[in-house]
Amino acid sequence: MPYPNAVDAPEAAQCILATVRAIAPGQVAGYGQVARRAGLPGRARLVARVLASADDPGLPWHRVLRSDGRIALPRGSPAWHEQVRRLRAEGVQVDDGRVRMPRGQGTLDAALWGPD
DNA sequence: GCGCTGACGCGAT
DNA sequence: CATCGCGCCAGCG
Repeated sequence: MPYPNAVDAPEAAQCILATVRAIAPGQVAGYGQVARRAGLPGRARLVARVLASADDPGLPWHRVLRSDGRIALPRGSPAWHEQVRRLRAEGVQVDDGRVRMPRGQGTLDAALWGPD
């Protein structure tokens, strides 16, 4: 747990960004997962807000999905298409706005970073 | 200060 | 599976 439990500090955003950048290409993670890993359990919504306001062009925001593997953005929106495009470009199999889980691994949680 | 809204999550139906 | 409802947090009018 490299990060402190800062909730009301701009540092929280940094922890989140760092965590998102830590996601390897071709891999994906859930908002809640990112939040937990960033030391901010239960702050999935905060993660979403940080990504939405982040201006870093190199940020792999497209690798962050809902816990059920679905893209969080409004279906069909420009950003939605963009996310699908980027994911596919990394070899991630996306089917109708939802990421194909590798072999019935219930949700992202268990499939990728698993139970920390 | 108040209520609405949303790149969320989870259990119940 | 697809939906619904409710809890949760932060920004905005």
